[in-house]
Amino acid sequence: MVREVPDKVSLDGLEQRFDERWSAEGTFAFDRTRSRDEVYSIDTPPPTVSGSLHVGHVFSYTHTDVVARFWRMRGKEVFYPMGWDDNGLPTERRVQNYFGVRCDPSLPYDPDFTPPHTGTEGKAVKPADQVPISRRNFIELCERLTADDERQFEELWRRLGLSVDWSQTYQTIDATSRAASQRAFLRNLERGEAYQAEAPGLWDVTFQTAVAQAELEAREYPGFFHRVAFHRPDGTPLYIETTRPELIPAVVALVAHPDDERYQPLFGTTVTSPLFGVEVPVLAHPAAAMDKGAGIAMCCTFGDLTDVQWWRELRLPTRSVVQRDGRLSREVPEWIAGGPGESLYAEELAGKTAFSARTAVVDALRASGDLDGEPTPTQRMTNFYEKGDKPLEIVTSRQWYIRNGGRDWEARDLKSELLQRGKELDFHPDFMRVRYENWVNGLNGDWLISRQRFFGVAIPLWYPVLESGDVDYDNPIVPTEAELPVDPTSQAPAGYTEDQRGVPGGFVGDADVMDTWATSSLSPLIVSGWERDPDLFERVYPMDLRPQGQDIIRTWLFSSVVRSHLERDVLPWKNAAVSGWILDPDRKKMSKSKGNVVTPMGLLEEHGSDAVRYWAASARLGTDAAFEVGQMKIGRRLAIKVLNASKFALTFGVDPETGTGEIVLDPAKVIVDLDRAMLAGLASVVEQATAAFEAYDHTRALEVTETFFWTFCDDYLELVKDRAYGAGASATGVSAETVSARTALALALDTMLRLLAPFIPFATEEVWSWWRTGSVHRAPWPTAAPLRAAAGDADPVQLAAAGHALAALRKIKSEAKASMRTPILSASMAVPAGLLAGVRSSLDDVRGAGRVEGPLELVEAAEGQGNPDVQGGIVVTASELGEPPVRKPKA
RNA sequence: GGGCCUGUAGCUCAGCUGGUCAGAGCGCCACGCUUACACCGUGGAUGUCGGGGGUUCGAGUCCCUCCGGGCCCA
Repeated sequence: MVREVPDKVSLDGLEQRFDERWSAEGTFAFDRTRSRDEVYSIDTPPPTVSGSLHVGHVFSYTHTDVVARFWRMRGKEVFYPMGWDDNGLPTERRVQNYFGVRCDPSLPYDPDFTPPHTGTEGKAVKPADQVPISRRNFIELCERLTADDERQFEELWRRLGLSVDWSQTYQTIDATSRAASQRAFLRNLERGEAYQAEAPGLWDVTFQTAVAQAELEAREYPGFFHRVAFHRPDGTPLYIETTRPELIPAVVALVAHPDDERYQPLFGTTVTSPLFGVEVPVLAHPAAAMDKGAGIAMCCTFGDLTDVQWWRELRLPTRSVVQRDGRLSREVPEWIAGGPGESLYAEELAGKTAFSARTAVVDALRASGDLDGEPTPTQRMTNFYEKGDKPLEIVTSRQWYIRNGGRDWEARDLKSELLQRGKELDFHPDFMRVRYENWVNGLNGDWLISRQRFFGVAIPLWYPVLESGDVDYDNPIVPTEAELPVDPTSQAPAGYTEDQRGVPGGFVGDADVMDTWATSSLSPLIVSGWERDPDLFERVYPMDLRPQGQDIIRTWLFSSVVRSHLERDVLPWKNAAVSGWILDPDRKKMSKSKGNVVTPMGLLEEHGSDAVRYWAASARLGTDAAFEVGQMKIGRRLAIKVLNASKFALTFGVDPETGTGEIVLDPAKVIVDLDRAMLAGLASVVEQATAAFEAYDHTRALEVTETFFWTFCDDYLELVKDRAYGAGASATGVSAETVSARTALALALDTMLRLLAPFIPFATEEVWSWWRTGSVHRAPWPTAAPLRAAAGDADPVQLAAAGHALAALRKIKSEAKASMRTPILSASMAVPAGLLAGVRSSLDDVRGAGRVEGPLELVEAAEGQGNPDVQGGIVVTASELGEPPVRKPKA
């Protein structure tokens, strides 16, 4: 074993150098000849490309990489692909602005399309100026635009040192993903797990699309309580309170709690609505809140989800007035026509937004005397689409759903099955399972997957157009799996021609796309080569690990479990590792709007990748972490120390003539107690670090390793310095004690580099390259056995004892404000009984490191003498310092 | 309103099943250019473990309660 240690060590440039080498040598390439039990497969989160990566990404992706590197060294062949999530609204918006186009699925594909311009980033192109293009053209532009982002992302990940196999990448909008997504949907359909229904659902009026429960966000929204009189048959008023008086035309009942004595006499009677005079029943339902407002509520079709519940459970009629565009219907509804409110509706409400209609209704109520007092301001939690900024309306529409246990299904008890899957999944940390269970238990409907958007994976269906001209939604035309992916808006189904589109006897394509989660929920299947590469599939699926953020347990994690359970009747992975948030120093979640986001590449350039990784890796899974530059500096210090200490440890025994020398890794050569004690301590570190990693507790692995490493540098290295130098600087002709020290140093270094490799891959690889062959990242994870064999019966306490003794000698110099080089002419130390043997056995090393040139007397410390927390209780009772050596002029 | 997590030195955090658990690093103070490292080394100071109850021979560690932070769901 020959070494080539540079004269000057440095971290600079290691990232690029090793990224290139790892690529060239295929260090992280997946060996697909290995069988499933030899593989560790990871379902990496595909980052959204139409955005930028932030510190939080660096944080959580580092966690995954640390785990990946550990298992790779542990002997597993790691399947570690990377995906790009370029499917969804953010990309759609960017493509619109960048190319000045918009998607119009009714248009045919134009193979020669050239966008009007490119790169209007930053300033939005007015919708009127956007050129309409087909969905297929739109998707092509998306793929073109995101390719550039994907290159930048990959560059960052490479620089961070993610040990991804870069030949295994996918995009959530690429043909493979689209085909997989459509195939999975068709199979759901075939098994009765996907169905369409005409039902009231949450609707975003801005985006004009249905919204799923998982995409909801409740926000405080200002409004006013209006106290409004309904009228009993005898003319007496019955007051209700509402924040949405514009829905009075849509009222179908008044509802109070069954136990509410105030209203019990009225149950079963009817009242008439103000302004419109529509007769509605007064009904009882336990979902009514007795203590809120008047205690009796107006049930409209539909103001909120409670209205939907009442409507369904009390079997109320449907009187919708709010349309998909968020405006009241332009026609006077039949239940209002001919009544007292007809002209009010026709003149003041028809076609108005909910907001304008509200003003008009309130004015009218005030005029009619049905408004009691003035509206009082309130803040209430209102449902929003997470990407929208207007409150959601509830409208009735035909949508596609996938069963997810949120609604009863006669075929099977899906909710229980999915809860059971949650119990089978190993969550790290374990308490994250509760969030999964809470979500599953709280589901109130199946998974709405259709979206009235243009860009995304199309619902792969057509519908016959009957001779009457009506569309027969109940008998969709289904493509074969071989045809996938299809775009029903620009392709005709088999057996039809394009000119039959939309004509009686012909067909129409489903214009909707699927929710992005409908595709990303399949990521474990997509990356594993489901139905595309059966050979790969059987080697990697079900996968070992899903790393992800805690915010998307209800979406990505849950929906992935649903799909895998339905399609394969198995969990998609064995483990889920959930990372926490990055918080800024004010304990707030870091975000762009607060202006406290640091660019990841800037961080890596400033501190070095190992340093940033160290910071990230010091945070436990599931725990929020502070953005701490200080922690990165400590990481950098560790990386540099690894370089320097290694250089030092590898210098001993170098033949001054040739600059080379044999490095010995033969445990049998370790014969000195102190050396063996050090290896005994290291053996225990190996055991602890291994156990911690296996329990997905990488921070503990780092902590024990790092602690040992610093003690190794500060104490052991100092203690054995003189002995390791030996008589000369040659590998031959030295004492067995010198060989023992050199061998122990090499063994320890070899072990510690491996232990640290997952955390600081660049510095460790650099050192490895000085004296070993191959990559440290493909070296086997260390085991304790050989170290234990070398250590024999040595006790780590011997190293501690010698270290404490050295510290006690340093202390007298420090207190005398003398240089550490100052010789000690004589000294006397009181050593606690437990440490005495250890100090005695390493006395020569202690004397050398402490520069004790005269007698060093050891006596057993008396009871109570010394503080065990300070130098282990070792006290120097008497000492005489010499003159420090004359300073050598530095060359 | 319900659920989960969290509150330990100025800062960031360890403290696993209750008994050397009152710790580490940073920062701070003092000293030191020592043939690996000044992006360094050596030594030192620092806390009624959020508050209050309780269980126990004994509690950061278990229970109750209150207060403060974060997140999810109503």
